[in-house]
Amino acid sequence: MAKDKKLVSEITSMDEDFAQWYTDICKKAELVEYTSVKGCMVIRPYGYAIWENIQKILDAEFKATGHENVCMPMFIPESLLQKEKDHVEGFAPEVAWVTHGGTEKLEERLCVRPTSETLFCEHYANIVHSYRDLPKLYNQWVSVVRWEKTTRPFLRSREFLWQEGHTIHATAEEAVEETERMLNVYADFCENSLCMPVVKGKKTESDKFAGAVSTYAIEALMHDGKALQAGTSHYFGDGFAKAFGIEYTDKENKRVNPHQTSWGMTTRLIGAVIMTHGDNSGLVLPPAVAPVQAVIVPVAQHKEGVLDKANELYAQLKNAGVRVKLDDSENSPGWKFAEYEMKGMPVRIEIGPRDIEQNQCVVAVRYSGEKLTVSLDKLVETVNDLLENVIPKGMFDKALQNRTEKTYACTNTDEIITALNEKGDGFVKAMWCGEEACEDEVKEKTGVGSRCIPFEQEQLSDKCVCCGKPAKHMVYWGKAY
RNA sequence: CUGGGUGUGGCGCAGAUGGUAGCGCGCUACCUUGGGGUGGUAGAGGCCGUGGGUUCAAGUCCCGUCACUCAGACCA
Repeated sequence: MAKDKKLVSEITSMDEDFAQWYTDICKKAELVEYTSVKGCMVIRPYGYAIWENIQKILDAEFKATGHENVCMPMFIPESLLQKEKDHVEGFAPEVAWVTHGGTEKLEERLCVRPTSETLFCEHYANIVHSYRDLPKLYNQWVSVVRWEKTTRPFLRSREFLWQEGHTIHATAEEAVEETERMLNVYADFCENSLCMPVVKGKKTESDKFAGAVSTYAIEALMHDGKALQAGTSHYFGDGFAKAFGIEYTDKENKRVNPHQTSWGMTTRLIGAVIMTHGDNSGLVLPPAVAPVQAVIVPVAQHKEGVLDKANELYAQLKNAGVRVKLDDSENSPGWKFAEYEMKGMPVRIEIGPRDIEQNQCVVAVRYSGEKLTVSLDKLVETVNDLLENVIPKGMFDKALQNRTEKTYACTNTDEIITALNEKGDGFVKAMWCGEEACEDEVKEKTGVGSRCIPFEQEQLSDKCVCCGKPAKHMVYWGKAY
């Protein structure tokens, strides 16, 4: 990255200070603004438009897999939250409480939902009575609140937007299948729409969701070598059903507990996009979620015919379904170039008198910095090909290459320490015996924690990286956001 | 939560030893501008995060508090 020409002076270079670079992008690309409440941010129109695109794609996928949207209340009575022991223990330290209504103290305090399992369970207990009522495949798009200590825009805020799917099934097999199906929906979305490679796997016992039988996750590697959990999918078995008294009558007229799942993705994905694709000129957005996919910058726009031609191109691209913007403001072309690079727009089209004479224009590709000269007759075709094929593939490959370069296979803890010291933070692949004590010891000695047990296993050795006893799994380890 | 740093026009900063605020960018108007933040002229805009204290006098000193930030611990 160091060789990248830095065209915008307003942001800190990512090599110099990655954390500051990240914050600069959030502010300068007009994605967020702080408020006077710690950890609560304004998601500005440009940032929110990215989220809306994420929602649009994911929601369509949820519907296509048979899910319905619902909306639960924001408040959970304390007694309801406490019904499942592990769940309340996991979340209690970070919930916000409502204690008063107006000036009256409440009989029972209410927590602001940190997640809605308990609300869904209460509801399912009311509406599920027969095997004919199953399954229920519900999802909701809401915000939740977790009183985090350390906050960062998108990555960890006290209130954040997300979707949470909650499903309930007659059999364990069906529920397990659902858990896997949704993990795959997430992984496909990340790889195809966000151009971000992910590792699919299972969380270790110590790292799973509070109250779950098993938790699955997709893990991505950011540019600075830190891991980011991009989505999770949980299998609950019938534990919640038992705690909340959800029962139905099966075909044999027996009363049984159903099996449940939940799965979620959050505005953290925007942070993932920033840290996966961004560079020293600013944000780089995948075409699928970019609010503006192509921006037209007229050059010498006061000259005869330039704006007419620019408008013509605008109309052509718009008709072809491209999210296109024409900037005919008084700012200089150079100012516009820098501005739209900062905002990560995938394609920029420059059109000036010289181009018009030759029936061509210049097309600049954000992620690679390439500039192409394109005939005006082929502009729509070229832009579509860039947005749909060339750019997504190029961005994915670039991110994958970065991840590959920062993934180290190790067979003992000294190797881990050496690899991290010499090559910087990254994913460590290493064998594990399955004991929590070793998991803790690896973290203590090397600084990397277990991220997941990937579905795609490799036999790096037959011994645990820590204790040397027979290994059960290969695990991805890393420092996490 | 622990430890460090920071809060002064919209943004970025300067304001030894206390004396009542200054610069660059941006903004407004006009002019200029052909391909990487074009150049010029004139103008508007801040009581210094917030609450208290010391003092004749506080952006400057003291205490509290809130927010931002970095490192750690924690985090479905």
